Amino acid sequence: MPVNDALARLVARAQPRFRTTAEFVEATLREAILTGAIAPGTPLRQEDLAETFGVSRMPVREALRQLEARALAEFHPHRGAVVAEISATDAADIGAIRMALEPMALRLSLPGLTTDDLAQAEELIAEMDGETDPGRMGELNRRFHMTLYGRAGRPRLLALAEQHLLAADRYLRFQFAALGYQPRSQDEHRALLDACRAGDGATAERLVAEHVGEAAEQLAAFLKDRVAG
Amino acid sequence: MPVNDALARLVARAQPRFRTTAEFVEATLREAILTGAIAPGTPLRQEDLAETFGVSRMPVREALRQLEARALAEFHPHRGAVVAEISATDAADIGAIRMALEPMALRLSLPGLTTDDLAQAEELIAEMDGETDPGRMGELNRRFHMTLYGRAGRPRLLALAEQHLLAADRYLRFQFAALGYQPRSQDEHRALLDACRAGDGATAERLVAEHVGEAAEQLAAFLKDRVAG
DNA sequence: TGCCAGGATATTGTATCCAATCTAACACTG
DNA sequence: CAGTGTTAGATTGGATACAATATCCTGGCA
Repeated sequence: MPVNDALARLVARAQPRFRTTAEFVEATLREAILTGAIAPGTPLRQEDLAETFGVSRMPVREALRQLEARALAEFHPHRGAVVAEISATDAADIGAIRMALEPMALRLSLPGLTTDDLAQAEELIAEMDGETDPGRMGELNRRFHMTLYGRAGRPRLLALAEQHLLAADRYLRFQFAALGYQPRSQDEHRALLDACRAGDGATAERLVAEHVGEAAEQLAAFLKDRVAG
Repeated sequence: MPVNDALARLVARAQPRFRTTAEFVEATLREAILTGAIAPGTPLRQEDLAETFGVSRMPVREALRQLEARALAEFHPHRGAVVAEISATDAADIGAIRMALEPMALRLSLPGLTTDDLAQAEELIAEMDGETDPGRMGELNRRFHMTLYGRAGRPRLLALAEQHLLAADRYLRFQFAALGYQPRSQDEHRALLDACRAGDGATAERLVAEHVGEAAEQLAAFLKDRVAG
Protein backbone atom coordinates (compact mmCIF):
# COMPACT_ATOMS: atom_id res chain seq x y z
CA MET A 1 0.00 0.00 0.00
CA PRO A 2 2.19 2.87 -1.19
CA VAL A 3 1.14 6.44 -0.60
CA ASN A 4 -0.23 6.55 -4.11
CA ASP A 5 0.23 4.76 -7.40
CA ALA A 6 2.15 7.50 -9.11
CA LEU A 7 4.76 7.35 -6.39
CA ALA A 8 4.80 3.58 -6.56
CA ARG A 9 5.58 3.76 -10.27
CA LEU A 10 8.36 6.24 -9.65
CA VAL A 11 9.88 4.02 -7.03
CA ALA A 12 9.55 0.99 -9.28
CA ARG A 13 11.30 2.84 -12.06
CA ALA A 14 13.96 4.17 -9.75
CA GLN A 15 15.02 0.70 -8.70
CA PRO A 16 15.09 -1.45 -11.77
CA ARG A 17 18.45 -2.04 -10.21
CA PHE A 18 19.50 -5.56 -9.68
CA ARG A 19 18.57 -7.86 -6.88
CA THR A 20 22.15 -8.72 -6.07
CA THR A 21 25.58 -7.47 -6.94
CA ALA A 22 26.38 -10.68 -8.76
CA GLU A 23 23.37 -10.24 -11.02
CA PHE A 24 24.36 -6.67 -11.75
CA VAL A 25 27.85 -7.75 -12.73
CA GLU A 26 26.54 -10.63 -14.82
CA ALA A 27 24.00 -8.51 -16.69
CA THR A 28 26.51 -5.78 -17.39
CA LEU A 29 29.19 -8.16 -18.60
CA ARG A 30 26.68 -10.07 -20.69
CA GLU A 31 25.58 -6.93 -22.43
CA ALA A 32 29.17 -5.86 -22.95
CA ILE A 33 30.02 -9.20 -24.54
CA LEU A 34 26.93 -9.39 -26.70
CA THR A 35 27.32 -5.88 -28.05
CA GLY A 36 30.95 -6.47 -28.75
CA ALA A 37 32.11 -3.85 -26.25
CA ILE A 38 34.48 -6.55 -25.02
CA ALA A 39 36.09 -8.40 -27.89
CA PRO A 40 36.13 -12.19 -28.15
CA GLY A 41 39.19 -13.68 -26.54
CA THR A 42 39.62 -10.83 -24.08
CA PRO A 43 40.83 -12.13 -20.72
CA LEU A 44 38.33 -11.53 -17.92
CA ARG A 45 40.63 -11.09 -14.96
CA GLN A 46 38.80 -11.32 -11.68
CA GLU A 47 40.79 -8.69 -9.87
CA ASP A 48 40.44 -6.16 -12.66
CA LEU A 49 36.72 -6.74 -13.01
CA ALA A 50 36.23 -6.48 -9.26
CA GLU A 51 38.00 -3.16 -9.24
CA THR A 52 36.13 -1.91 -12.31
CA PHE A 53 32.78 -2.71 -10.77
CA GLY A 54 33.83 -1.63 -7.32
CA VAL A 55 33.01 -5.00 -5.79
CA SER A 56 34.92 -7.93 -4.38
CA ARG A 57 35.99 -10.98 -6.32
CA MET A 58 33.22 -13.27 -5.18
CA PRO A 59 30.29 -11.71 -7.07
CA VAL A 60 32.59 -11.46 -10.08
CA ARG A 61 33.25 -15.17 -9.94
CA GLU A 62 29.56 -15.94 -9.65
CA ALA A 63 28.90 -13.75 -12.67
CA LEU A 64 31.63 -15.46 -14.66
CA ARG A 65 30.15 -18.86 -13.88
CA GLN A 66 26.79 -17.73 -15.16
CA LEU A 67 28.38 -16.40 -18.32
CA GLU A 68 30.08 -19.75 -18.74
CA ALA A 69 26.74 -21.55 -18.47
CA ARG A 70 25.45 -19.26 -21.22
CA ALA A 71 28.44 -20.00 -23.44
CA LEU A 72 29.56 -16.37 -23.32
CA ALA A 73 32.77 -17.04 -21.42
CA GLU A 74 35.24 -19.90 -21.32
CA PHE A 75 37.09 -21.05 -18.23
CA HIS A 76 40.63 -22.27 -18.37
CA PRO A 77 41.51 -23.58 -14.91
CA HIS A 78 44.18 -21.54 -13.18
CA ARG A 79 44.45 -19.36 -16.24
CA GLY A 80 41.22 -17.51 -15.96
CA ALA A 81 38.20 -16.81 -18.07
CA VAL A 82 38.13 -15.25 -21.52
CA VAL A 83 35.28 -13.88 -23.60
CA ALA A 84 34.01 -16.73 -25.77
CA GLU A 85 35.47 -16.70 -29.24
CA ILE A 86 33.31 -16.24 -32.28
CA SER A 87 33.67 -18.59 -35.19
CA ALA A 88 31.95 -19.71 -38.36
CA THR A 89 30.98 -22.93 -36.59
CA ASP A 90 29.45 -21.06 -33.71
CA ALA A 91 27.53 -18.79 -36.06
CA ALA A 92 26.18 -21.81 -37.92
CA ASP A 93 25.22 -23.35 -34.60
CA ILE A 94 23.29 -20.30 -33.51
CA GLY A 95 21.63 -20.10 -36.92
CA ALA A 96 20.50 -23.73 -36.71
CA ILE A 97 19.13 -23.21 -33.22
CA ARG A 98 17.24 -20.11 -34.28
CA MET A 99 15.88 -21.93 -37.32
CA ALA A 100 14.53 -24.58 -34.99
CA LEU A 101 13.18 -22.44 -32.16
CA GLU A 102 11.68 -19.45 -33.91
CA PRO A 103 9.20 -21.19 -36.23
CA MET A 104 7.97 -23.15 -33.21
CA ALA A 105 7.61 -19.97 -31.17
CA LEU A 106 5.73 -18.30 -33.99
CA ARG A 107 3.44 -21.29 -34.44
CA LEU A 108 2.42 -21.18 -30.80
CA SER A 109 2.15 -17.40 -30.71
CA LEU A 110 0.30 -16.74 -33.96
CA PRO A 111 -3.23 -17.57 -32.76
CA GLY A 112 -2.83 -15.22 -29.83
CA LEU A 113 -1.41 -12.22 -31.68
CA THR A 114 -3.44 -9.04 -31.27
CA THR A 115 -3.84 -6.21 -33.75
CA ASP A 116 -1.74 -4.17 -31.33
CA ASP A 117 1.08 -6.66 -31.62
CA LEU A 118 0.93 -6.55 -35.40
CA ALA A 119 0.84 -2.75 -35.41
CA GLN A 120 3.88 -2.67 -33.14
CA ALA A 121 5.71 -5.08 -35.39
CA GLU A 122 4.95 -2.89 -38.38
CA GLU A 123 6.26 0.13 -36.54
CA LEU A 124 9.48 -1.69 -35.72
CA ILE A 125 9.98 -2.55 -39.39
CA ALA A 126 9.53 1.11 -40.25
CA GLU A 127 12.07 2.11 -37.63
CA MET A 128 14.56 -0.36 -39.02
CA ASP A 129 14.26 1.10 -42.51
CA GLY A 130 16.44 4.10 -41.84
CA GLU A 131 18.67 2.57 -39.21
CA THR A 132 22.39 2.27 -39.86
CA ASP A 133 23.73 1.71 -36.36
CA PRO A 134 24.32 -2.03 -35.91
CA GLY A 135 23.59 -2.02 -32.21
CA ARG A 136 20.31 -0.21 -32.57
CA MET A 137 19.46 -2.36 -35.58
CA GLY A 138 20.02 -5.50 -33.56
CA GLU A 139 17.74 -4.29 -30.84
CA LEU A 140 14.95 -3.36 -33.25
CA ASN A 141 15.26 -6.65 -35.10
CA ARG A 142 15.16 -8.55 -31.84
CA ARG A 143 12.10 -6.67 -30.66
CA PHE A 144 10.37 -7.29 -33.98
CA HIS A 145 10.89 -11.02 -33.73
CA MET A 146 10.03 -11.23 -30.06
CA THR A 147 6.87 -9.23 -30.62
CA LEU A 148 5.69 -11.87 -33.03
CA TYR A 149 6.59 -14.70 -30.68
CA GLY A 150 5.38 -13.02 -27.51
CA ARG A 151 1.98 -14.71 -27.30
CA ALA A 152 3.36 -18.22 -27.36
CA GLY A 153 2.76 -18.58 -23.64
CA ARG A 154 5.96 -20.60 -23.30
CA PRO A 155 8.30 -18.57 -21.12
CA ARG A 156 11.17 -20.97 -21.34
CA LEU A 157 10.99 -21.31 -25.11
CA LEU A 158 10.83 -17.55 -25.47
CA ALA A 159 13.76 -16.98 -23.15
CA LEU A 160 15.80 -19.46 -25.17
CA ALA A 161 14.80 -17.83 -28.45
CA GLU A 162 15.69 -14.39 -27.15
CA GLN A 163 18.99 -15.63 -25.80
CA HIS A 164 19.97 -16.86 -29.24
CA LEU A 165 18.71 -13.74 -30.94
CA LEU A 166 21.06 -11.90 -28.62
CA ALA A 167 23.86 -14.34 -29.35
CA ALA A 168 23.36 -13.67 -33.04
CA ASP A 169 23.96 -9.99 -32.35
CA ARG A 170 27.61 -10.78 -31.75
CA TYR A 171 27.84 -11.40 -35.47
CA LEU A 172 25.86 -8.36 -36.45
CA ARG A 173 28.77 -6.30 -37.67
CA PHE A 174 29.73 -9.11 -40.03
CA GLN A 175 26.12 -9.33 -41.11
CA PHE A 176 26.28 -5.66 -42.04
CA ALA A 177 29.55 -6.10 -43.84
CA ALA A 178 27.97 -8.81 -46.01
CA LEU A 179 26.46 -6.44 -48.53
CA GLY A 180 22.84 -6.38 -49.46
CA TYR A 181 21.71 -8.00 -46.30
CA GLN A 182 19.49 -5.34 -44.90
CA PRO A 183 17.13 -4.60 -47.82
CA ARG A 184 16.39 -8.25 -48.41
CA SER A 185 15.94 -8.79 -44.71
CA GLN A 186 13.40 -5.98 -44.59
CA ASP A 187 11.45 -7.49 -47.48
CA GLU A 188 11.39 -10.74 -45.59
CA HIS A 189 10.21 -8.98 -42.47
CA ARG A 190 7.30 -7.47 -44.36
CA ALA A 191 6.35 -10.76 -45.99
CA LEU A 192 6.47 -12.43 -42.60
CA LEU A 193 4.26 -9.79 -41.07
CA ASP A 194 1.77 -10.13 -43.92
CA ALA A 195 1.53 -13.88 -43.37
CA CYS A 196 0.94 -13.29 -39.67
CA ARG A 197 -1.78 -10.74 -40.45
CA ALA A 198 -3.43 -13.26 -42.74
CA GLY A 199 -3.23 -15.85 -40.01
CA ASP A 200 -1.38 -18.13 -42.40
CA GLY A 201 0.65 -20.14 -39.93
CA ALA A 202 2.27 -22.54 -42.36
CA THR A 203 3.57 -19.74 -44.56
CA ALA A 204 4.67 -17.66 -41.60
CA GLU A 205 6.63 -20.57 -40.17
CA ARG A 206 8.28 -21.23 -43.50
CA LEU A 207 9.15 -17.56 -43.97
CA VAL A 208 10.74 -17.18 -40.57
CA ALA A 209 12.77 -20.34 -41.09
CA GLU A 210 13.96 -19.09 -44.48
CA HIS A 211 14.64 -15.65 -43.10
CA VAL A 212 16.85 -16.98 -40.34
CA GLY A 213 18.40 -19.63 -42.55
CA GLU A 214 19.35 -17.24 -45.31
CA ALA A 215 20.96 -14.82 -42.92
CA ALA A 216 22.91 -17.67 -41.36
CA GLU A 217 24.11 -18.98 -44.70
CA GLN A 218 25.16 -15.56 -45.87
CA LEU A 219 26.99 -15.01 -42.62
CA ALA A 220 28.73 -18.40 -42.78
CA ALA A 221 29.95 -17.68 -46.29
CA PHE A 222 31.24 -14.32 -45.19
CA LEU A 223 32.98 -15.64 -42.09
CA LYS A 224 34.52 -18.64 -43.80
CA ASP A 225 37.81 -16.99 -44.66
CA ARG A 226 37.77 -14.26 -42.07
CA VAL A 227 37.67 -15.98 -38.72
CA ALA A 228 38.87 -19.28 -37.32
CA GLY A 229 36.66 -22.34 -37.07
CA MET B 1 51.14 -33.62 -32.06
CA PRO B 2 50.46 -36.49 -29.70
CA VAL B 3 52.84 -39.44 -29.78
CA ASN B 4 50.05 -41.42 -31.36
CA ASP B 5 46.30 -41.39 -31.57
CA ALA B 6 45.74 -44.33 -29.26
CA LEU B 7 47.53 -42.48 -26.49
CA ALA B 8 45.54 -39.36 -27.22
CA ARG B 9 42.36 -41.33 -26.72
CA LEU B 10 43.61 -42.80 -23.46
CA VAL B 11 44.51 -39.40 -22.15
CA ALA B 12 41.13 -38.02 -23.11
CA ARG B 13 39.40 -40.85 -21.29
CA ALA B 14 41.69 -40.69 -18.28
CA GLN B 15 40.82 -37.14 -17.29
CA PRO B 16 37.09 -36.78 -17.34
CA ARG B 17 37.53 -35.80 -13.69
CA PHE B 18 36.53 -32.34 -12.70
CA ARG B 19 38.71 -29.38 -13.24
CA THR B 20 37.60 -27.48 -10.18
CA THR B 21 35.65 -28.06 -7.01
CA ALA B 22 32.90 -25.75 -8.22
CA GLU B 23 32.42 -27.84 -11.33
CA PHE B 24 32.29 -31.01 -9.28
CA VAL B 25 29.60 -29.53 -7.04
CA GLU B 26 27.65 -28.22 -10.00
CA ALA B 27 27.71 -31.52 -11.88
CA THR B 28 26.72 -33.50 -8.82
CA LEU B 29 23.88 -31.19 -7.89
CA ARG B 30 22.69 -31.08 -11.49
CA GLU B 31 22.50 -34.84 -11.63
CA ALA B 32 20.74 -34.98 -8.29
CA ILE B 33 18.13 -32.49 -9.44
CA LEU B 34 17.60 -34.07 -12.84
CA THR B 35 17.22 -37.56 -11.46
CA GLY B 36 14.84 -36.35 -8.79
CA ALA B 37 17.16 -37.28 -5.95
CA ILE B 38 16.47 -33.78 -4.66
CA ALA B 39 12.80 -32.92 -4.96
CA PRO B 40 11.55 -29.72 -6.62
CA GLY B 41 11.18 -26.91 -4.14
CA THR B 42 13.85 -28.24 -1.81
CA PRO B 43 15.84 -25.39 -0.30
CA LEU B 44 19.49 -25.45 -1.30
CA ARG B 45 21.12 -23.99 1.77
CA GLN B 46 24.69 -22.97 1.14
CA GLU B 47 26.04 -23.97 4.52
CA ASP B 48 24.46 -27.42 4.39
CA LEU B 49 25.67 -28.08 0.87
CA ALA B 50 29.16 -26.90 1.74
CA GLU B 51 29.26 -29.29 4.66
CA THR B 52 27.81 -32.15 2.63
CA PHE B 53 30.41 -31.74 -0.09
CA GLY B 54 33.16 -30.99 2.38
CA VAL B 55 33.99 -27.67 0.76
CA SER B 56 33.57 -24.04 1.60
CA ARG B 57 30.61 -21.92 0.59
CA MET B 58 32.37 -20.24 -2.29
CA PRO B 59 32.36 -23.11 -4.80
CA VAL B 60 28.80 -23.91 -3.69
CA ARG B 61 27.66 -20.43 -4.63
CA GLU B 62 29.34 -20.66 -8.02
CA ALA B 63 27.62 -23.97 -8.62
CA LEU B 64 24.24 -22.55 -7.64
CA ARG B 65 24.67 -19.69 -10.07
CA GLN B 66 25.38 -22.12 -12.86
CA LEU B 67 22.32 -24.14 -11.95
CA GLU B 68 20.30 -20.94 -12.04
CA ALA B 69 21.54 -20.19 -15.55
CA ARG B 70 20.35 -23.66 -16.55
CA ALA B 71 16.92 -23.12 -14.99
CA LEU B 72 17.49 -25.91 -12.50
CA ALA B 73 17.51 -23.66 -9.44
CA GLU B 74 15.70 -20.47 -8.53
CA PHE B 75 17.19 -17.66 -6.49
CA HIS B 76 15.12 -15.70 -4.06
CA PRO B 77 17.34 -12.88 -2.86
CA HIS B 78 18.19 -13.18 0.80
CA ARG B 79 16.00 -16.23 1.08
CA GLY B 80 18.23 -18.61 -0.75
CA ALA B 81 18.02 -20.95 -3.68
CA VAL B 82 15.54 -23.76 -4.16
CA VAL B 83 15.39 -26.61 -6.65
CA ALA B 84 13.34 -25.39 -9.61
CA GLU B 85 9.72 -26.43 -9.38
CA ILE B 86 8.17 -28.69 -11.95
CA SER B 87 4.86 -27.76 -13.50
CA ALA B 88 2.60 -28.57 -16.39
CA THR B 89 3.66 -25.31 -18.02
CA ASP B 90 7.32 -26.15 -17.66
CA ALA B 91 6.76 -29.62 -19.08
CA ALA B 92 4.94 -28.14 -22.06
CA ASP B 93 7.79 -25.68 -22.49
CA ILE B 94 10.39 -28.40 -22.55
CA GLY B 95 8.26 -30.42 -24.94
CA ALA B 96 7.96 -27.51 -27.33
CA ILE B 97 11.70 -26.87 -27.21
CA ARG B 98 12.47 -30.52 -27.88
CA MET B 99 9.97 -30.57 -30.74
CA ALA B 100 11.84 -27.67 -32.26
CA LEU B 101 15.43 -28.72 -31.65
CA GLU B 102 15.42 -32.45 -32.25
CA PRO B 103 14.06 -32.57 -35.79
CA MET B 104 16.65 -29.95 -36.70
CA ALA B 105 19.42 -31.97 -35.06
CA LEU B 106 18.28 -35.10 -36.86
CA ARG B 107 18.10 -33.30 -40.19
CA LEU B 108 21.70 -32.17 -39.88
CA SER B 109 22.92 -35.48 -38.53
CA LEU B 110 21.15 -37.91 -40.85
CA PRO B 111 23.50 -37.64 -43.84
CA GLY B 112 26.46 -38.36 -41.60
CA LEU B 113 25.07 -41.35 -39.73
CA THR B 114 27.17 -44.50 -40.01
CA THR B 115 26.00 -48.08 -39.95
CA ASP B 116 27.69 -48.30 -36.57
CA ASP B 117 25.51 -45.48 -35.26
CA LEU B 118 22.39 -47.18 -36.52
CA ALA B 119 23.42 -50.51 -35.03
CA GLN B 120 24.05 -48.84 -31.69
CA ALA B 121 20.66 -47.15 -31.83
CA GLU B 122 19.03 -50.51 -32.50
CA GLU B 123 20.85 -52.01 -29.55
CA LEU B 124 19.62 -49.23 -27.30
CA ILE B 125 16.04 -49.86 -28.37
CA ALA B 126 16.48 -53.52 -27.50
CA GLU B 127 17.87 -52.61 -24.09
CA MET B 128 14.90 -50.37 -23.43
CA ASP B 129 12.45 -53.16 -24.16
CA GLY B 130 12.84 -54.90 -20.86
CA GLU B 131 13.73 -51.89 -18.75
CA THR B 132 11.45 -50.87 -15.92
CA ASP B 133 13.70 -48.58 -13.90
CA PRO B 134 12.81 -45.00 -14.81
CA GLY B 135 16.29 -43.64 -14.28
CA ARG B 136 17.95 -46.27 -16.46
CA MET B 137 15.17 -45.89 -19.01
CA GLY B 138 15.78 -42.16 -19.21
CA GLU B 139 19.45 -42.70 -19.82
CA LEU B 140 18.88 -45.27 -22.56
CA ASN B 141 16.27 -43.10 -24.23
CA ARG B 142 18.61 -40.13 -24.10
CA ARG B 143 21.47 -42.10 -25.56
CA PHE B 144 19.23 -43.41 -28.32
CA HIS B 145 18.19 -39.92 -29.34
CA MET B 146 21.65 -38.43 -29.03
CA THR B 147 23.12 -41.27 -31.08
CA LEU B 148 20.85 -40.30 -33.94
CA TYR B 149 21.71 -36.61 -33.60
CA GLY B 150 25.40 -37.08 -32.96
CA ARG B 151 26.63 -36.45 -36.49
CA ALA B 152 25.03 -33.04 -36.79
CA GLY B 153 28.38 -31.35 -36.30
CA ARG B 154 26.71 -28.60 -34.30
CA PRO B 155 28.08 -28.82 -30.78
CA ARG B 156 25.97 -26.05 -29.39
CA LEU B 157 22.74 -27.36 -30.86
CA LEU B 158 23.51 -30.82 -29.57
CA ALA B 159 24.34 -29.57 -26.10
CA LEU B 160 21.05 -27.71 -26.00
CA ALA B 161 19.14 -30.74 -27.21
CA GLU B 162 20.79 -32.95 -24.63
CA GLN B 163 20.15 -30.43 -21.89
CA HIS B 164 16.44 -30.52 -22.64
CA LEU B 165 16.37 -34.28 -22.95
CA LEU B 166 17.83 -34.28 -19.46
CA ALA B 167 15.31 -31.71 -18.30
CA ALA B 168 12.56 -33.96 -19.60
CA ASP B 169 13.87 -36.72 -17.37
CA ARG B 170 12.59 -34.80 -14.38
CA TYR B 171 9.12 -35.72 -15.60
CA LEU B 172 9.97 -39.32 -16.32
CA ARG B 173 8.21 -40.81 -13.33
CA PHE B 174 5.02 -39.08 -14.41
CA GLN B 175 5.62 -40.33 -17.92
CA PHE B 176 5.75 -43.83 -16.55
CA ALA B 177 2.63 -43.30 -14.48
CA ALA B 178 0.74 -42.31 -17.60
CA LEU B 179 -0.10 -45.81 -18.71
CA GLY B 180 0.64 -47.22 -22.10
CA TYR B 181 3.46 -44.82 -22.76
CA GLN B 182 6.35 -47.18 -23.13
CA PRO B 183 5.09 -49.65 -25.75
CA ARG B 184 3.92 -46.90 -28.08
CA SER B 185 7.16 -45.04 -27.51
CA GLN B 186 9.15 -48.10 -28.48
CA ASP B 187 7.13 -48.52 -31.68
CA GLU B 188 7.90 -44.93 -32.49
CA HIS B 189 11.59 -45.49 -31.80
CA ARG B 190 11.65 -48.38 -34.25
CA ALA B 191 9.78 -46.45 -36.92
CA LEU B 192 12.18 -43.56 -36.46
CA LEU B 193 15.19 -45.81 -36.79
CA ASP B 194 13.75 -47.36 -39.95
CA ALA B 195 13.31 -43.95 -41.53
CA CYS B 196 16.90 -43.10 -40.65
CA ARG B 197 18.13 -46.36 -42.16
CA ALA B 198 16.22 -45.58 -45.34
CA GLY B 199 17.75 -42.12 -45.38
CA ASP B 200 14.28 -40.65 -45.49
CA GLY B 201 14.97 -37.33 -43.84
CA ALA B 202 11.51 -35.81 -44.19
CA THR B 203 9.80 -38.81 -42.60
CA ALA B 204 12.42 -39.08 -39.87
CA GLU B 205 11.99 -35.43 -38.96
CA ARG B 206 8.24 -35.79 -38.86
CA LEU B 207 8.43 -38.94 -36.74
CA VAL B 208 10.74 -37.44 -34.17
CA ALA B 209 8.55 -34.35 -33.89
CA GLU B 210 5.48 -36.52 -33.43
CA HIS B 211 7.27 -38.76 -31.00
CA VAL B 212 8.28 -35.86 -28.79
CA GLY B 213 5.00 -34.06 -29.26
CA GLU B 214 2.86 -37.03 -28.32
CA ALA B 215 4.84 -37.69 -25.21
CA ALA B 216 4.56 -34.05 -24.22
CA GLU B 217 0.82 -33.97 -24.77
CA GLN B 218 0.27 -37.15 -22.81
CA LEU B 219 2.40 -35.76 -20.01
CA ALA B 220 0.58 -32.43 -20.00
CA ALA B 221 -2.78 -34.18 -19.74
CA PHE B 222 -1.50 -36.30 -16.90
CA LEU B 223 0.03 -33.40 -15.00
CA LYS B 224 -2.90 -31.07 -15.46
CA ASP B 225 -4.65 -31.96 -12.21
CA ARG B 226 -1.68 -33.26 -10.32
CA VAL B 227 0.77 -30.41 -10.08
CA ALA B 228 0.53 -26.64 -10.00
CA GLY B 229 0.87 -24.44 -13.06
C1' DT C 1 -8.11 -8.23 15.77
C1' DG C 2 -4.54 -5.58 13.58
C1' DC C 3 -0.01 -3.80 13.42
C1' DC C 4 4.50 -2.75 14.05
C1' DA C 5 8.91 -3.14 16.54
C1' DG C 6 12.60 -5.92 17.22
C1' DG C 7 15.18 -10.21 17.42
C1' DA C 8 16.60 -14.64 15.20
C1' DT C 9 18.22 -16.54 11.09
C1' DA C 10 19.92 -16.88 6.62
C1' DT C 11 21.93 -15.01 2.76
C1' DT C 12 24.92 -11.57 0.49
C1' DG C 13 29.12 -9.31 0.15
C1' DT C 14 33.92 -7.98 1.88
C1' DA C 15 38.53 -8.67 3.30
C1' DT C 16 42.46 -11.66 3.83
C1' DC C 17 45.11 -15.48 3.64
C1' DC C 18 47.21 -19.49 1.54
C1' DA C 19 47.77 -23.31 -1.78
C1' DA C 20 47.85 -24.90 -6.49
C1' DT C 21 49.41 -24.20 -10.95
C1' DC C 22 50.16 -21.99 -15.21
C1' DT C 23 53.47 -19.04 -17.87
C1' DA C 24 57.65 -17.42 -19.13
C1' DA C 25 62.27 -16.69 -18.75
C1' DC C 26 66.61 -18.45 -17.68
C1' DA C 27 70.23 -21.71 -16.92
C1' DC C 28 71.92 -26.25 -17.81
C1' DT C 29 73.22 -30.33 -20.53
C1' DG C 30 74.32 -33.43 -24.12
C1' DC D 1 71.68 -25.52 -30.45
C1' DA D 2 67.66 -28.28 -29.37
C1' DG D 3 65.77 -30.04 -25.48
C1' DT D 4 65.35 -30.34 -20.60
C1' DG D 5 65.13 -28.78 -15.63
C1' DT D 6 64.51 -24.87 -12.66
C1' DT D 7 62.92 -20.87 -10.73
C1' DA D 8 60.14 -16.62 -10.05
C1' DG D 9 56.02 -14.16 -10.69
C1' DA D 10 51.27 -13.80 -11.42
C1' DT D 11 46.63 -15.43 -11.16
C1' DT D 12 43.21 -18.36 -10.03
C1' DG D 13 40.96 -21.62 -6.67
C1' DG D 14 39.48 -22.13 -2.21
C1' DA D 15 39.03 -21.31 3.01
C1' DT D 16 37.87 -18.47 6.75
C1' DA D 17 36.17 -14.73 9.44
C1' DC D 18 33.37 -10.90 9.65
C1' DA D 19 30.09 -7.11 8.43
C1' DA D 20 25.77 -5.77 6.09
C1' DT D 21 21.22 -6.68 4.80
C1' DA D 22 16.81 -8.68 4.05
C1' DT D 23 13.17 -11.92 5.58
C1' DC D 24 10.44 -14.19 8.78
C1' DC D 25 8.53 -14.72 13.15
C1' DT D 26 6.84 -13.36 17.45
C1' DG D 27 5.21 -10.75 21.18
C1' DG D 28 3.64 -6.51 22.97
C1' DC D 29 0.39 -2.84 22.35
C1' DA D 30 -3.43 -0.10 20.77
